[in-house]
Amino acid sequence: MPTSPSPRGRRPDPAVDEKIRAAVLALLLERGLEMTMDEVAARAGVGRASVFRRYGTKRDLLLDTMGRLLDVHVAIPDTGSLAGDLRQVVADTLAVWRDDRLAAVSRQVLGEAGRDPEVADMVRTTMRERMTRSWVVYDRAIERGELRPDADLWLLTDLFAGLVVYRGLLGIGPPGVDAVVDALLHGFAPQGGVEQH
Amino acid sequence: MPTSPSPRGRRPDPAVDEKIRAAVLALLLERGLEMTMDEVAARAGVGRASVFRRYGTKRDLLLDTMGRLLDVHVAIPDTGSLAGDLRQVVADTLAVWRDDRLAAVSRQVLGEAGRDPEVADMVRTTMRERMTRSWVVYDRAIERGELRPDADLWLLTDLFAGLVVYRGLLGIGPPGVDAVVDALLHGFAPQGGVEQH
DNA sequence: CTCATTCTGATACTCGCAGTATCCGATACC
DNA sequence: GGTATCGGATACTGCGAGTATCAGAATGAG
Repeated sequence: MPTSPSPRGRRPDPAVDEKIRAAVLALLLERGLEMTMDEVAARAGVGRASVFRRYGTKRDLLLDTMGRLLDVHVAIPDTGSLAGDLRQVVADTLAVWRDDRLAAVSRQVLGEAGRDPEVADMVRTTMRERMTRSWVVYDRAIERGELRPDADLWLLTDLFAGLVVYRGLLGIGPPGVDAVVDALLHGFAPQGGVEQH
Repeated sequence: MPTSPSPRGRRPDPAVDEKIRAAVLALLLERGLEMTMDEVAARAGVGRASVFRRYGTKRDLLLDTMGRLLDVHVAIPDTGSLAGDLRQVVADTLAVWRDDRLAAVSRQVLGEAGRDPEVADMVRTTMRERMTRSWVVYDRAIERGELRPDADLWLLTDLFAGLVVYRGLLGIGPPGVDAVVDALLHGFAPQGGVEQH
């Protein structure tokens, strides 16, 4: 592709970019989504106009910041058994909600997702990317015969992601890791029980 | 307790109460939570002050309205088998998200729950009440031997409530009822498979 | 070097809306 | 009849997002 026509006047200062990002992130962790644009500018030690030149809207600013906050890479476990790996994955998912500040921010981000479809898209995409990254775990489990080959992996992942999100959002204490893993693997019917209909 | 001292002047007009409630509900379904107090008053054909006399705050008004909206009683199934009953319960939970307007409102209510702890409390309480009402189903299932007697029922209910909420909130298509029920009852491990560790 | 252009911080302005205050007429208790 | 509250209407206050403007600095074009 052709080099973009070289910009004429003064170039945007990358240091300002960074100062703004840092300020928003700090404010987000301290006080949640409720910040004014003036606070952001002040905290960044930057002119109000410089913020609006980069983000046309407060929504844009927060969308970008929330995106960066959610995009945390997670280690892929390999404990040798599906139960072990799942425990790890579930525990990782739960970890966010143990830290009070992170939990508060997560709640608010999910809250925004409820009112702003673009935020919902962002969250969904980020979550799904993170999830698919750990699907090696399920491939291995199927090879070992610990997981049904035809299992609906989206259903599996969404079941525990949903549980965690639901409880976190409504302020219900997090579930025990082992109980969740056991429920996901074996369900609530009695062991070996075959359902009559 | 003593009768409250009889109020002195003119009494609040119940008709006005009702007109306001109806107006908010209508606006809520039409356009979601984003309504102005002037719109509410205008739609109700009522003075602005009369709205503020009843609800000191927009938040109060919406909290009350959302509460009434969520407080829908649900039939308790009795199909003769746990799988059948569960299908019914899951389908009922899913039903809300099939109607576009209701889905939109639900998303926004959950969104508010993320940012306002009082809304979260209200939603949690309402949901839990509705859930416990259908626990007869599980009692019967345990008697029939279709459910582990020591099953964590909150985990069971929150798993599918969470799934539905999570997918609804992020705009992911709803899961199939049968797949959910099957996963809850038997899990994702191969049938009869015993986990090695 | 000079000029045009776009950045930067600062300040002032518009606009929408929640919440408050005030008026005047109506209604109800004492 | 006196007084307190409700009802509708309207004006005012306060806050914060977004816009406009300005003077000074930086940078590429010619």
